[in-house]
Amino acid sequence: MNESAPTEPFRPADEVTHHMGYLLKRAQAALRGAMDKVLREHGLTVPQYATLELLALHPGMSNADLARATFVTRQSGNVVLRGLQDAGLLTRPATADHGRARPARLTEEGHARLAAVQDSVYAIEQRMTEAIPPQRVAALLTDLDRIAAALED
Amino acid sequence: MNESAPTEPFRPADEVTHHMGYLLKRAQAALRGAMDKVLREHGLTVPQYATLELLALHPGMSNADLARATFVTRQSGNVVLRGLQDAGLLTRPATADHGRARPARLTEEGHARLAAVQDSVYAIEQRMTEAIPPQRVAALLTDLDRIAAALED
DNA sequence: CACATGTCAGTTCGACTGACATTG
DNA sequence: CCAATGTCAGTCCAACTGACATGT
Repeated sequence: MNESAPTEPFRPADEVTHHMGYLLKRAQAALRGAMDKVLREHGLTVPQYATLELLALHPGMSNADLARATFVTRQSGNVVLRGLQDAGLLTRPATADHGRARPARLTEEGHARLAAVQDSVYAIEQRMTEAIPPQRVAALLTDLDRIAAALED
Repeated sequence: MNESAPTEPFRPADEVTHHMGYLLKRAQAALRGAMDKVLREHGLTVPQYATLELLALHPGMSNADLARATFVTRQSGNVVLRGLQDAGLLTRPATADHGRARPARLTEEGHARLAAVQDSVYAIEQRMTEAIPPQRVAALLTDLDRIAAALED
């Protein structure tokens, strides 16, 4: 703003900041920023980390599976998968034995890289959980789930 | 997954889907998708809409103000601002009379475009709010605010 | 000077649509 | 045939860092 002092940065009015959409965006932006900061020290992006985490828990997921789980298109998922493949963190068979799906699996290095960042990432999750009253954590998770469900056609 | 039937798509395990980070991402992705769908019919992106909304409430915000309010860098904010300027939805004086800040203001067309999409966007907000128990709405907003605060250094 | 701002330059990653081949 | 998948091609918006000029 032109007349507000630089030391007192501009704050949007309540009409903006009390909207669910705004708060969701703000929380997500903060989470993304915190994760970016931690992950970049290990040469990973957030989508890459998410993919590693999923593959560690579910070896053999296909590109389409991963895309759905990370809420992007197959095409976008493929970009992430290629990055990880080029970095040697996962492998996929050259040919599919069953359908067209080529199951992805973490390499030794993939597991190692994931293990190297997990503590830091879990610490972020911890900071979020500790920021809200313990008795409301479960309700919050439920509500977030319902919000997502309500918006997904 | 290779062995799961196509009609029963892959679902990540609870270890993934019960994490706050995952649910936050999912809810935000769903919101983004719903807004994209509505806004694209009017030729607007989500960051563009957010900027219009802020300017309608706070005429004269500078690029730096807007960037902070939308959680991006000045440089990214500038891209959005230029898009809107090129589309004739807002104006900025060629020269700053006070500092370097050039206050942005919506044009007639900017107000009109915003008005044209507001009903649809507010309907999305409505769907989110109605998806959760009324007595927990306030707590949810508070919790989201605390999460963001906890992650912002 | 310090600091906030605007802006240019360049890069990058990931998001999209469209199209097409392949497999079951 | 149809549905799901993988992938090529192209586009695009917006995110970043780095650098620098300018104005208070």
